[in-house]
Amino acid sequence: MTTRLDGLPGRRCSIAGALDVVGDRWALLVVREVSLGAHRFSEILRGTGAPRERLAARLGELVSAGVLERRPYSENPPRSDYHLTKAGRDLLPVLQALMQWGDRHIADQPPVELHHHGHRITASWVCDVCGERVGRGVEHHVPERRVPADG
Amino acid sequence: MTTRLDGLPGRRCSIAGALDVVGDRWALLVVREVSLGAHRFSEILRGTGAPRERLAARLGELVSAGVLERRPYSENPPRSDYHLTKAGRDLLPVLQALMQWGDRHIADQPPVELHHHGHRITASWVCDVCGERVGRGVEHHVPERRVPADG
DNA sequence: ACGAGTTGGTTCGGTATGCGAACCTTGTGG
DNA sequence: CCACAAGGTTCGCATACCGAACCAACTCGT
Repeated sequence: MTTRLDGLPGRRCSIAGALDVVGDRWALLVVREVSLGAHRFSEILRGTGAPRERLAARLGELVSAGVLERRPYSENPPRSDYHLTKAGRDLLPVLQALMQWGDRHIADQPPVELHHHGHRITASWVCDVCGERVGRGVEHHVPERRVPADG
Repeated sequence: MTTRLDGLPGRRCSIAGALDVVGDRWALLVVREVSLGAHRFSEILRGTGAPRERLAARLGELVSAGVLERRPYSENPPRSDYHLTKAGRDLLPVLQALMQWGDRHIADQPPVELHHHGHRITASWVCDVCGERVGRGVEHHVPERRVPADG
């Protein structure tokens, strides 16, 4: 399974591996749409604004990558819809992080909001080990490669 | 500032806005490299594996977008290095979320690790309001647009 | 002083990828 | 019988991307 990282340029890193799967123009928007309840091709098409052929190709790749699952719901005519797998659902924190960044640095009013328990989520990244908020005070540890000296 | 969201296809959304800025093949890898201490052009080049011309263009765009800051450190020859702005530092949670996803679904051993307080970070997204972990139980609330019915 | 090497890029030509528009197949409604 | 919708595929063009070469300014070795 580590083979996904082979063949990528640059530092060997699971960020690069993740971006290789979902780092293109449409993949994360597709995940957003499906997570919002858009399961049919035409709904995802409208929601993302992607070109039809691009979307068809990307849906196939996301299914191959195990992010989406394709479920036929009609034989004649052949029709399927798309659902998130476990891996797809695990992308929600990425979307939330991107959304929070976009809210802060791109838009002045967030057009899509995430809620639970009746209130809007404003979330932080918290370390499972010590319970502390992560963000500042993080040292990056690179096992067996040079870290360029800070100029 | 909300103008960044205009002109984008699909649902008006700060995720799309964020992806419009950092959603290409190299941007987030550049942020990763700079956050790891690679500030010079050639260091970022090595770390990302991007083609030179692509990298030059992307660095310029990230500077324009306010994610990076370019600091001249020599007049003759003209030389600059690159540093994260506040907005750039605010992308670290996105990188952490991507890394965690990549660790779980792409690589079997993470080649780059984030540490603080001497232990490896395995973090969760926690709601600031109620302190609960986010992921399941999230309702998506879309203010003034149709939510496609769940099939 | 002279050539090789480093840094931080730009230019060039070919290829891959993305794009909008048109088309296709199966089924439904009038 | 015709129009229309869903879920794509095919086509031709435009852009983006890529590796390699080039370049200007300086430094280092001799």
